Amino acid sequence: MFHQQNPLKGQLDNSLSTDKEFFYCHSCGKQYNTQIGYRRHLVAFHSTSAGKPCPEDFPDLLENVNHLGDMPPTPEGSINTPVRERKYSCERCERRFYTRKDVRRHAVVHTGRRDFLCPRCTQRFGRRDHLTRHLKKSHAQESSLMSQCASDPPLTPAKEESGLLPPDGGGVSKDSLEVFPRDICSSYPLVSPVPGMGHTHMQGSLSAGMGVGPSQPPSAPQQQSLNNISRYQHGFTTYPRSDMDSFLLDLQSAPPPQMNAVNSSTSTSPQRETVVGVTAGGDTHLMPCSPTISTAELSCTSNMELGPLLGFLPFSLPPYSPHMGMGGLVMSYPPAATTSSSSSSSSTVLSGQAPGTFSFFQPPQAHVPQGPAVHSHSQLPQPSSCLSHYYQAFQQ
DNA sequence: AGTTGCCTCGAAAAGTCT
DNA sequence: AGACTTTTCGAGGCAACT
Repeated sequence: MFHQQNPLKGQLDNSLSTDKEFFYCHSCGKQYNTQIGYRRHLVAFHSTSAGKPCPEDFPDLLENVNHLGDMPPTPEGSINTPVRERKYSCERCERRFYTRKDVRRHAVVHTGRRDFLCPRCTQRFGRRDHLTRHLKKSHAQESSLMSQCASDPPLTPAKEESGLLPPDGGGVSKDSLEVFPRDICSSYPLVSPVPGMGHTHMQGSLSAGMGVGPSQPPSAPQQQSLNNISRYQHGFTTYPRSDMDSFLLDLQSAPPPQMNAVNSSTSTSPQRETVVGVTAGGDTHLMPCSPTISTAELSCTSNMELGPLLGFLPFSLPPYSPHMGMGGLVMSYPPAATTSSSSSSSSTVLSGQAPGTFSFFQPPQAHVPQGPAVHSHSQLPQPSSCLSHYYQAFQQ
C-alpha cells in the first residue's frame, strides 16, 4: 500500500491527472497507478531502464492506455490494436468480458466460493491457478526443506504412483503434484482444514475455520523439539500470523468442536465415513472408517473434499456449477444436492469412491494402518521430525 | 468451445525503517 | 507512530492444449 505522499512518485511520474498520480514507463508507454506496479514492470521488461522517469510526451498515448479496463475498446481510443468486443457480460454485475470462460471464472467473485484448499496451510482460493501460485511462492521453500528432511524413501511425485489416480491426476493440478511429492504430503498431518474451512469469513480465524479444535492450545514441549526444523522459523515462508493468533485466541474461548456434525453430514456416504477417533496420544481426530481409501487419496492432500463441511456452512451456497469446481480438488456433491449435470463432471471422483458422495479426506497419520496402501507411509519420516508447529498445533 | 495455467496489474496486508 | 518496502492475493487477459 502506498501512501499519498510518496516521494518517489514525484521522481518517477509525469502525472497527467491532477488528482491522481501515475508511474509511466518511457519504454513502452505503460502506466501504473502504483510504484510497485511500475517497478515490477521495469524489472520484468526494462531492467536497464529502471528508475528512469518517462518522458513527458507520453500523455496522449497513455491516456488511451489509461483505462481500457472495463470499457470496451473504442476504435478511436485504441492504440493500433485490433478492436475487440467484450461480448460476454456477467449476469450479476455489469462487467463484460471477452470470452465466456472469463465470465464463468468471474462468477467466483460473486459466489465467494473458494474450493481450492492449500494442503499446507489454511488458505483457500477460488481458482486453481491461485492455489498453484500460492504453493509455488509460499511453500516452495518448505518443499525443498521437506525434500531434504524426507530422504528415505526418495522423493516420488504422487503422480508416479498414479495407478490409483485418474489419468488427470485425480483432479489435482499437475503443479500441485509436482510441488507436493508424496512423502511431503504424507508427512504433514494436515489437519484437515476441512471441517471449518468453509466458514463464512474468507479471512476468518483458523479456529473458526477449522471448526475443530481442540480445546487446548498446542503442546509446547512437542513444539520445542521441532524448533530446529520448523519451517516457521526465520527464513521460511511466513504464515498468516493473524490467523494463527486468532486461532489461538479462539481456542481459549471457543466451545468444543461439533465433530459429530461432520459425521452426520457424511452419513450419506456409504463408502467413506468420518468418525471421531482418538489417537494413541489422546488426540481427537476425524478418522475415515472405510478401508476403501486409496493410497492416492492418502498421498495427496489436495484431494481433500469439502462436501461435509459445506453442509453446515452458515451461508447457503449457490447451486453447484460444474465450471466453478471444475477439476477441482475438493468438492464432491451428493446426487441429491446436484443438478443432473454436475454429478459426473463437476467434481473429482476419486478412485474407489462412489461418485456423488460426500467424502472427507483425512491426513494419513490419523489412520490406523490399513494394509499395503499404508506401507509406504510407515517408511516416511515421522511427523515428529518434520512437522511444523503450525500443523502440530492443529493436530492437538 | 472448454480447460488449464501463466502473466500482469492493482490492492491490501505485513514487515521494516526512521 | 508514521513512512516506506515487501509480500501476497484477487482478478482479468490470453495462449496452449484438448
